[in-house]
Amino acid sequence: MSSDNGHKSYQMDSGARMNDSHKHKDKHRDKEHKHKEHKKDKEREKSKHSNSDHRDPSEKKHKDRDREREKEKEKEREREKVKHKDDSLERHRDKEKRREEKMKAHGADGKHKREKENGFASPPHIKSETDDNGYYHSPKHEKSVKRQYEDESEYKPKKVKVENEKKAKKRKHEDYYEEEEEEEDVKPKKKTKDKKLETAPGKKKVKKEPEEKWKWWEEERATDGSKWKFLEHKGPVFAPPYEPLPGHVRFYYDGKPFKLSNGAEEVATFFAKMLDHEYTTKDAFRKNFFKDWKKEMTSEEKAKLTDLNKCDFSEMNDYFKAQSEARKQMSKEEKQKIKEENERILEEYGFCVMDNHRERIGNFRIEPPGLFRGRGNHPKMGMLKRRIRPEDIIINCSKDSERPKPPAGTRWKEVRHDNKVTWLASWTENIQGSIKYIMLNPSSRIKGEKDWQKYETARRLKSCVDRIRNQYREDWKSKEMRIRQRAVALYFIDKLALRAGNEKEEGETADTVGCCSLRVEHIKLYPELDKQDYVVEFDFLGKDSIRYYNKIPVEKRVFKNLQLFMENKQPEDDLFDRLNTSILNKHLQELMDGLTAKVFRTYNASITLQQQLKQLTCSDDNLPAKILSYNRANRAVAILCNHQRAPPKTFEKTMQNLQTKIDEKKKQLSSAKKELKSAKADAKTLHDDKSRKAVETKKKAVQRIEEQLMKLEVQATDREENKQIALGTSKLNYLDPRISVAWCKKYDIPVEKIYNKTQREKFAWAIDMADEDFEF
DNA sequence: ACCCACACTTAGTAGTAGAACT
DNA sequence: AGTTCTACTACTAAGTGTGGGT
Repeated sequence: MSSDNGHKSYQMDSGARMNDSHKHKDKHRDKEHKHKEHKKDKEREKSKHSNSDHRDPSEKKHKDRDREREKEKEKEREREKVKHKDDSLERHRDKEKRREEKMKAHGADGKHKREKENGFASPPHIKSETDDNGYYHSPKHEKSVKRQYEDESEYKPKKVKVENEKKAKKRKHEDYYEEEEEEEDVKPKKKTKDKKLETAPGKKKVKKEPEEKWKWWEEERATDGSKWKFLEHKGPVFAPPYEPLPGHVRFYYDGKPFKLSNGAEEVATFFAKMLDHEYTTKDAFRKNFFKDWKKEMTSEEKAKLTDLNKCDFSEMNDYFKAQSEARKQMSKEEKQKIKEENERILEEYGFCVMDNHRERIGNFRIEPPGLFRGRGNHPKMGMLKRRIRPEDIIINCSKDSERPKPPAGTRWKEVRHDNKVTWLASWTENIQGSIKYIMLNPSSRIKGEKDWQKYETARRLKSCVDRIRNQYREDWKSKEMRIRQRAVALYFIDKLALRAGNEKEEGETADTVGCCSLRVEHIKLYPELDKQDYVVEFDFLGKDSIRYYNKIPVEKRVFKNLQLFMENKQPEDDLFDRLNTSILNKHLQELMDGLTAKVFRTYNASITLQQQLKQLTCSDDNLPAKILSYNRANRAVAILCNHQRAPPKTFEKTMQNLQTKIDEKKKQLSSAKKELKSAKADAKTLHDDKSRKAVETKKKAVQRIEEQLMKLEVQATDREENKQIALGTSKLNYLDPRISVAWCKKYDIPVEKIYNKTQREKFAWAIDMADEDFEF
């Protein structure tokens, strides 16, 4: 069962481990005591044994896809180049930046301008802290910080919103209209407009995106913990009901056709659709599937169908393939029709009205039933994910809104009005028992504010990261084991951008770890390796069962501490047995308001981007070269954060095609050059205008071709370097978009080159507010 | 101190719409 | 005009972190 995520060894280990897993915890406890008592002695001793290899040396044969192997190398190389440099640089610069940053925060960034633009001289009073500066604090604590802002003098009256709320009901969709015209001046006009709109008959729903987007970032944020005041929506879209198979498509049991009841047939089709996937051959998958399938069978079926291996779904599988083929072959008109229908649904269900604005919903369709496929070696793979009915759904909306109607003949599980949360609907999923939500799109105010806030927190970390680093270095020497562990873990989180590593329930999910949950088996210590001292080799499966493999030299103290932590432990014991994420986060909270482990990832990612951009961009480069630099900077971050992807299936081919094009271009270039030469010769002999002109033309042609060639080559490089690195995740979640926007502005690069449409929508706030001087 | 429920962010990928190519 | 290629988007799993209860 493992092949997908590679790592046989891991899986076996974990399997073996599972049985006595709980014991470990107890063991740990015992150990902890010991550790405490002996720690001093140990410190002395520890230096002796460095790597206590309890592990089977073969362990690291990862059968991972080559991706990983290649990746490792690449990663190592890159890391060396990028990361380490960064580290040192970073630290120096941080100090300076810290100062600068403060200043900046106070007004250099354009936010202020904006605010002014909308023309509100605001009443200085109230919450001065409201962020004019566009700076958010988490409601709880950040006030002090943010408060530094000078311009409390202007901000907008928030009441506007409030007052509009009532109208909102009526108006609902009209809100966006107004925005088109008015955009910046928010409030006053609204009223007038509203009126107009109201009188206007009927549907104004024209599908638009408001040309003028609402600039929520110029408005004040609620401070009372409420996420909205008004919320109205149409409820989710349910999965289409099951359509029984046509009579000629049969299921066979033990070689003979077998007519399945409707319920059993539906579940069978889920399996049939996946036949091509390797995981349908895995034991766990088959076992889980069969067990759940039986639950849907009638008693006769249950009695007869006793062996999954005798089940033949191939005819069903063929049928579905044919269907999808047919779908592809549909005529234009048919496709058009479907498209229109989808748009209609989107218009109707894809938006909600939240506080006077029509906002896009992220996922308004309920997840259809099917077979669960977790990532990596998931113990629950193959289980039936059941169909969600209206009776399972909790609706959240405001009291004064028109509540969504459940489909005819059904009812919601509950309708509540909780404005302390952002979701519109939720249900409990049956595989893990977790709650799923329907929430807004990233372009929405509610997501955007949070995102912005996240980066502000990371920027605050920037200003105290030196202090924190000094502190954890000190803590490496602590007398207390728990403090040392905390300090070493934090060092990893900071230096390597590891995730926090919450504990997980064993047997419920794939066996993956983060920093705090690392086990002894996940690291190896080398007092010396490849000429470097104190090297730690990490090898573990992280989120999504993506392998993290890295060898890095660490400081001697860290190394010694690790030896200490590993003493007397089994491979499957926790490395940091006296630490967990809540202890760590509690500590971080004391170091800085709002600081948690994940902030380090955000901070290190963003600061790395900023540095790399500075370092790699040449103002003389042409556009493609600059973009290559950007992508490289982005790549440095993706490598740091270990964002991988499976190499695209067509990768080789694509590269080949590109190469062909390059070769052609080269030929073209040389012949163009030849022509130029002869044209020059002609011009020399002839001395006439015509030949001179010809020379000019040829010259231009050569230039053009050179440029094209260059562009192709850059593209090829970029692609090659990106083979198994995913840039999207960091771009979307870790890199302060203002850094990118500032870079674009500085080098006069259209943002479209960096962000596609969706991304521009998500980062509208940053695009609007960052100027070229923005400094993270 | 721990546990659990909950809310929300972060993650990779399958499938497809539409661009690019022939 | 059909085919191929690619960039997106939709989807949903898998994390993080908080807070309340015991």
